[in-house]
Order: sequence, then structure tokens, then C-alpha cells
Amino acid sequence: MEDDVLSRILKAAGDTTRRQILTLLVQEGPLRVTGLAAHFDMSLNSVSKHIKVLEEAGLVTRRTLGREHFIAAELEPLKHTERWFGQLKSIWELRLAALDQLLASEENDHDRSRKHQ
Amino acid sequence: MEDDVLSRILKAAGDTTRRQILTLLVQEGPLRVTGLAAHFDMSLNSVSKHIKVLEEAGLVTRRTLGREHFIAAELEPLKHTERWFGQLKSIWELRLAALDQLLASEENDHDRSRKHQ
DNA sequence: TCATTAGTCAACCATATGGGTGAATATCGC
DNA sequence: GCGATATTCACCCATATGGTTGACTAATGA
Repeated sequence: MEDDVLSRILKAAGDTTRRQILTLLVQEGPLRVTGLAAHFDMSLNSVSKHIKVLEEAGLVTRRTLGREHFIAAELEPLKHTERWFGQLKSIWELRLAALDQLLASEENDHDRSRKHQ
Repeated sequence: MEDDVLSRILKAAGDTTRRQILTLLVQEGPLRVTGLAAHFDMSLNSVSKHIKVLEEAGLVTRRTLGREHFIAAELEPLKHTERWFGQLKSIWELRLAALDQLLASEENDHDRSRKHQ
């Protein structure tokens, strides 16, 4: 499902370390796993696992050159979350509009009943 | 930290059931816990727990009237995630601009060296 | 060739998460 | 007052998550 994709993206983005990794990549361009790990007080392996999670969410891509893996940020998937939010907002506004309509027509009824009073 | 807030929001939004709850609330307006639970093939208790998670992330508010709890969607916190995304994008574009600048100046050097060739 | 370097894989641990059940707590309505 | 209703609380369970260490694989370079 498309829903599953969104869950993966949001879960990946829901971790502070992973967001920091994304920020680093965005501001410094592609980095090697070791290069990324240098910024964290954490084992290389842990960073490697975080990268894997980001990769599976499509938030990061990997170019392997020899034994070095260059990791690059991929912001495209974040647009899925923006679209989801956008949908929520539009449904919300739709409902509010319908509510206004309802109130307006009730106001109408009220006016009419006053006339007949 | 502000970062913690963002993590909570993203984690809360990272679950399909919870996103469905939000959608229901947005399109139908405030609902009781039982009313929400009716839409899911899941115990009332589980839904109650999901609501709690959403509440702690600020994505939902609760108005208690007697024994009934009315849950309402609160989209405001989702703007935090939009702001975060926005920041990432702007850093990204900043770096790209700097890269362009660099390439342009190198092109310059190249032209100059050709003249002296 | 062979030690070093880059990275992943596998196993382990503690804690968090998503689900369930049963009991406790309020509030309603008769 | 008292049974029924609406929720939460307190556990329990299986699995996921974030971290560790140690072994393994592959590429580098002296």
C-alpha cells in the first residue's frame, strides 16, 4: 500500500539521530558512512543501521565506489508527507465550509420563523 | 528540546491506525472514543491508547463531558514537520547555489587559463 | 603479499510499541 | 440506589527498535 510507504518515511524521520544525518547530508553533500559516524557519539555500526533505515524509506541513496559508500540525502519522499498533510487540511476546510453553510441556512430558518412570529 | 517535540509528532503520525483516526476526526469533526473505535477492527482499549499517543503529540485534544470524552483533531503541530522540511530544503538550495557559484568561478579560471595558453 | 581500512552481518540486550484481557472509576438514567 | 455505559488503568505478550560487540568480506596500498 501507499500507506505503508508513508509510514516508513514518517518512522524514519521520527528519530533525532536520523534527522541529524539528513541535515548533515543536506548541508555538506554526500558523505561516507565513516564521515557521518564521526559526527555522532555512537558506534559506526549503529550509524550504519540508521542509514539503512533511511535508505529503506528512500530518504537517502547510496553510491558504492570500491569499499567506500557515499550516502546522499533524497528529499523527494518527504513530499509524500506534505501531500498527506495537504489532504488532511483540505478535508478539514471542506468540513468547515459545510458547517458554515449549515449555520447560514439555520440563520435563514431563524429569520423566516421570526417573520412568521 | 524542540527536537523532542518533532520526534513525538512524527512518531505519532508514523502509525497507520493513528493517521486513520486523524482523518476520521478531520472529516467528521469531534468524536467520542467509542465512536472512533467503531471504525476499527480492534479493541476499544487499543484505540484509547492510540488516542493517548496522538494527544501527547498534540495532534488531538480532548473535551470531557461527563463520562464522554470528545476527541478533536489538532492540525497545528503538523506545521512543525513542515517547517523542518522547509529548513532542510532551504539548506539544500543554499548549498546548491554555493556549488553553482563554485562551478562558475572555476569556469572563469578555465577561460583565463585558455587565454594564457 | 599482507596488514589496514570501510563497511556490513549476526547475535545479543534493554526498552518501546502495538495488541490483548480484566478490573477499576465515573457518570447516566431508571 | 443501582445496573448499565464510557473510559481508563494495570498487566501480559510478542515483536520492533536502538544500541552494543565481534566476526566477516572486500578493497586499498605499501
